[in-house]
Amino acid sequence: MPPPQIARVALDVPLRRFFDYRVPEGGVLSTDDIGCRVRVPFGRHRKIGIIVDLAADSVIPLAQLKTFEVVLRDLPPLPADWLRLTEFCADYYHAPLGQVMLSAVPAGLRSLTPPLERRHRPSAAHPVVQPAPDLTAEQSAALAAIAACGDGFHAFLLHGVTGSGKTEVYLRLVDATLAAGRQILLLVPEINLTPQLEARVAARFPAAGLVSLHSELGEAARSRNWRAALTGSARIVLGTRLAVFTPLPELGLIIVDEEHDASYKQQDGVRYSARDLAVFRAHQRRIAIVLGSATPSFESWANCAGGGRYRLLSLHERAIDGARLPVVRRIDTRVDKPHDGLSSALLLAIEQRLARSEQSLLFLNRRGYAPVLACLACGWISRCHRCAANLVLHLFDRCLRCHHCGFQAAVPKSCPTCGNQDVSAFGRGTQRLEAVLAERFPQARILRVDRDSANSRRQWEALVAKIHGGEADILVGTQMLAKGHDFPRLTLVGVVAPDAALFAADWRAPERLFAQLMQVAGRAGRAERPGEVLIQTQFPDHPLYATLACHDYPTFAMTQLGERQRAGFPPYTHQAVLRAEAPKMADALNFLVVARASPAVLAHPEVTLYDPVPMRLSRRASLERGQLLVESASRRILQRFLALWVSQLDSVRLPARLRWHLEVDPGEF
DNA sequence: AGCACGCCGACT
DNA sequence: GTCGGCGTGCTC
Repeated sequence: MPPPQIARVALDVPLRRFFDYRVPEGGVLSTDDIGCRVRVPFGRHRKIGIIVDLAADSVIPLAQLKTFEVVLRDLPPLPADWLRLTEFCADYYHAPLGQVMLSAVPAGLRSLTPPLERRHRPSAAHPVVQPAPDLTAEQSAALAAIAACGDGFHAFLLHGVTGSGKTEVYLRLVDATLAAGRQILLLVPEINLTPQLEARVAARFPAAGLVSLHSELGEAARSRNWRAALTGSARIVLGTRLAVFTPLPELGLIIVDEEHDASYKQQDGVRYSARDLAVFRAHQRRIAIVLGSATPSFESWANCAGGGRYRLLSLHERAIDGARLPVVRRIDTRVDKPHDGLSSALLLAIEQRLARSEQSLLFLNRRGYAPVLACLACGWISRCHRCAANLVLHLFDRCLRCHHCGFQAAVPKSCPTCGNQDVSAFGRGTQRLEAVLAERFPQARILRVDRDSANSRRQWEALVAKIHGGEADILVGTQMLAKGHDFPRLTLVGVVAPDAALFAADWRAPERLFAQLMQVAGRAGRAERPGEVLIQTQFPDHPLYATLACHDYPTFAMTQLGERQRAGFPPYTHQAVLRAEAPKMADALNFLVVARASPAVLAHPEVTLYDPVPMRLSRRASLERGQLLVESASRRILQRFLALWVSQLDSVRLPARLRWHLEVDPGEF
């Protein structure tokens, strides 16, 4: 007599356990069903889960087990390596496995009422295969180095400045992988550039059934593309961080473009790093992974150091014929004092561009008109009631807006506390810079590009079309404009006010500033028109600007990594952060104090726990937030500690409306 | 996380 | 007298 069969099911609930179900009358389960979705009764509702195992018995008395309704076999079962990937993710980030698994599946495939998937109709029109351009010597060398490594797990860090042709290296690798009959996963940051790259890859490999996976895709399309990857009909998957979980039975290559980009890190729910999971995945599948960037993360850079896990490949020169790196000049604003934020040198440079019908880009990473409105008579400033932050003045729609919780209010005509008429705007954002430029250059066509002016994909594309069509002379933008778009007439980049990041409390700020400036500098100049970058700074001799001026990322990275090593910062130590939020700060901090006194802490003297402190943005959307930093020189020991700690925290009684979560490798980008 | 049950304040 | 607040406990 065969043993009674029980299906062990992962469900989307924040509980660190599976749920056992009996096989319905007359039903049969086989190991082939592991990885299948299953519909089960749960509480007073029904849910879609994933069968992770079969069992002969359960810790729950058999009579108490419910019976599952139906195994969904419309999809091939999720492969074993996919289950292992989600398991690794759950272990490493200490998240409930059921939540990881179900959140890795498109909503349409875990819905009780799935959306109608229409068949994908490839358009009969772009069958003209785009020919491959010739390779530069550096590109060939990089490809040869990768090819020489042969099969198996190999991680490469492809360091190449903007325009050095990283993409062409990717495409050649894709080509070789397709020829070997394997699938490719190509990850890109969450930016408006995905369609461009998608078009380029599709034009090059029209027969590869390229599919994309990103959050802007509708549910039905997402399910359809995911299904195509799982069944193998799609040979190339191009997507943002969520695509790292795409099941790819014949995966042969992973590429992570702009690997330093912060958008690879999931910021809520399960806080994973898609880049790090991609490396795990390549290791698991014993395949090659290529991480590409002009300004690699320090974690990756350090991984290339002697005997490290990654191999460094460099592209130093721009691949486009004759193109040179832009000239970077620092404007000492102690000498050339800016008026309304603009130094005379920058104004002159803009004038020259206007005279030559070339475009200028002014980079200011602060949207709005001014960061705060204040009353000079009584000292009132525009603060958000719900957050520990100021309300930003937006003049074009005359409102005060909180950039953290979305609160907005009309601009008061007079001071709300003393009635004084003289309330004034302090500081400068993109809107104000736009207004100043309009006054200074009345003949120029000025275009502002930030999250307010390019909120939707449609708005963004309209702005890009205007810029390409030469309908703009001066662009004012936040980092939105910094990323990867080629504007052939753009020859000047002005960096308006970057200094704050040099001395920010966040010790990772310099790294981000360097990457941002490198990226925005890459917008300037093309083959026949050399570019120029002007940086307005009070600290022209600061090493960050000095290394940037010679496009010398390696020196910058070496210096910064040296400092971090001496200070005992990541990547030379490993961190996790426990965060708690509650209506009252005392509750949030008290939970962290209790957590700090947990037995797991005593059992792990090699792990350092700092004091619970309010977060830098201590209140957001009416919730007070505190955090507790945990650190260890050993990743293994840290992980062992976290596993025990989290299991103990799970049984802590929580006061009303207190939420906590753990973040492993916090903000490591 | 949902969603029940369960015990104390302001309303028809 | 009830509607409803959220405290507590459970989900195979």
